[in-house]
Amino acid sequence: MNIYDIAREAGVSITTVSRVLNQSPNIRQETRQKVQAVLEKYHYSPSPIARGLVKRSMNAVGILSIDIRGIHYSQTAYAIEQELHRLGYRCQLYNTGREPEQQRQYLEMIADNLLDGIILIGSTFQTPAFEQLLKQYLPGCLPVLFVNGSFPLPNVYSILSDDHRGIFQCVEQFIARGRRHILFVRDNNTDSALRKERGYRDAMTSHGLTPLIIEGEDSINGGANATRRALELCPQAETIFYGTDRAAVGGIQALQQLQIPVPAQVELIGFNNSQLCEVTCPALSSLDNHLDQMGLQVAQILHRLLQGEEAKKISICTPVLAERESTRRH
Amino acid sequence: MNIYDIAREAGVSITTVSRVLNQSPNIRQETRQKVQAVLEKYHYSPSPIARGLVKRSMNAVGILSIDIRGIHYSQTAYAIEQELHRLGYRCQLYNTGREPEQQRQYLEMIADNLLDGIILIGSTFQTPAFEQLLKQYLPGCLPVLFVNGSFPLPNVYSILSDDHRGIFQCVEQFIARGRRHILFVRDNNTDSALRKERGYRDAMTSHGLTPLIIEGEDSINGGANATRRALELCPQAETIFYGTDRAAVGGIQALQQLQIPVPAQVELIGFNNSQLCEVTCPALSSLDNHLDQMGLQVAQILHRLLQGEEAKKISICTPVLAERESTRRH
DNA sequence: CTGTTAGCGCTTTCAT
DNA sequence: ATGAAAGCGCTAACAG
Repeated sequence: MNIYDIAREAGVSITTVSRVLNQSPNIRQETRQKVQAVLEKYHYSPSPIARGLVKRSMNAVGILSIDIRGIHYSQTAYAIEQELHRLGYRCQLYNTGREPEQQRQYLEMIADNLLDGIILIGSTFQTPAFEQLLKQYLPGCLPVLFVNGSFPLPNVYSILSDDHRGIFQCVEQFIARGRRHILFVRDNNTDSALRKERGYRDAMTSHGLTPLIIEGEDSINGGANATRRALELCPQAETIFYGTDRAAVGGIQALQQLQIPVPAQVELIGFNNSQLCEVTCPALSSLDNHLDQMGLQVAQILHRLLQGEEAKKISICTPVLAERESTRRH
Repeated sequence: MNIYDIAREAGVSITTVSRVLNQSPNIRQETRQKVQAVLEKYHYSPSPIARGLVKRSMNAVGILSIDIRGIHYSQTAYAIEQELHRLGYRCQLYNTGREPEQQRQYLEMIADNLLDGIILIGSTFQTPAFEQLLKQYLPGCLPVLFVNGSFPLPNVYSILSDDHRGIFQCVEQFIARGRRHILFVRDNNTDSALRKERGYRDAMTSHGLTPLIIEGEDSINGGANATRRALELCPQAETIFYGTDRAAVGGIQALQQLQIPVPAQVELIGFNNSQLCEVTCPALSSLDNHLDQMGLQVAQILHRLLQGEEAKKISICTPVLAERESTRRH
């Protein structure tokens, strides 16, 4: 069943059918209804492929993350899909992994002009290698929206969470509460991790306190190990910040094993305000970087760009403490 | 840059270019290399849309879940995407939500023939309403693969986890370990939840034990509340099974608050063997229903169907206990 | 307000 | 082994 069949059955030309399909205004009520009737009779819906061929667009956008199983990635992807669907786009999902070669393969596949735009989720993409791939594979000015990262390329737009400021302000909050022995467990070497670390460091030094940063990994075990080391280095620790919720979960487990009461003796603060925060016992306080809103925004910005409108190259939102039991002393 | 440009530059016809693009055998080495050179010179890759128009397929498959943020959904979706990508397909992601009207909207969008196949993740789709939608919207014989559910429709194929058997065998394991007071906290009213409950009930009665089933919800709070009720009803409880990891997490929290040692006094067992199991303290034992393998399989079966091969209408795998601290007594 | 016609970029007979 | 030409289903000038 194609547009010709409909046209024949309705006794009009295919152009007319196309017109009612696309809500063209220049059409007589009578004709429109006649066509509508046939359309509905056959539950006809036009081929997006044929339309795509002539419009040079499939209204499709690619969502890339290294691994959608990452809890905050899936949360962001969800928000993006919901909004993009509302706006009439289809979302393609790509889990690129961390390997440059695999990432290259994905970009090569994506470079075939099927997509109208691309959304990168996660600062893990912010590597020179990936920037190179982007330059190499992405046809001209296909818009790329980067959640939590940025590249100095003309077609790349960023939504950043101001991790530095978020941590800075939050550390200040705890200093105001009278804490002095505040530590920071940093995870990987992503750009985002560095910004967090600096936020912590700056807040501490600007209040005349000595920062203490412990190397860790973004994993439960990594967080647990780092926490144990932290307490050896600084047994008087009162408050520990972590670069991710996952690492903070490890922290809670480590403290529990050491029989150190949380939050009575040590308070913990994660980052991302993900589902994990409700899972731990006590529930984990965390810096909320508004993944839902970032997802929403990124979808809307992309939509605007695709409509030919302008958009800011960088949008920023500041994380805010979502407080739960792990920092609530009674 | 299109196939005509390449043809002109290489001094051949577009047919020839098409032939080297599609690895046709009937072509002279010399000609092929000449074309290859031009192809590479321009990093040309053919338009999948134009190809889709003539081939009547975009090599795209839709992945539907009610909400990708669900941890076991994202795990399954990940496995599916990885395998389908390897096989050369693109994956479209759809979060349909639970509302029938919203689900209808999604299916209406999907009904436009863009997809070669559809994968449903989660037994939550197994409702009469959704079956109706499938019948109504899905053009003829578009293959539908249903992970963890089934419909008696000619184009629907199922990958099921035999929840009944998994729970049955596991309950028997614990009976063999000497437990007598084994409870079951059931979550929603999905088909899957019912199968689990029956597995538990059958195992208990077949060993002359009295089943005790507590109503709960698939949420942390739901699991916690159900657990408190469970212990009121049966203070001697030794082992509690849950329909989902999420509910079991609530169980761990409730017991911790009640100061009941896990696993020393009460053992807990979740379902899905999801990431949540590592997050709790103690780590949660859980029935592993092999989401990765199910994802892999479902992708492969779909691929086979799309190649025109036959496939079993139902594939089944049995969950197996993944044991962690919450059931390891010392 | 409606129809004719020329593409969109590719695959695929059918000739040669 | 290669090419000419006819579509795939739709949109968009351009006429009328």
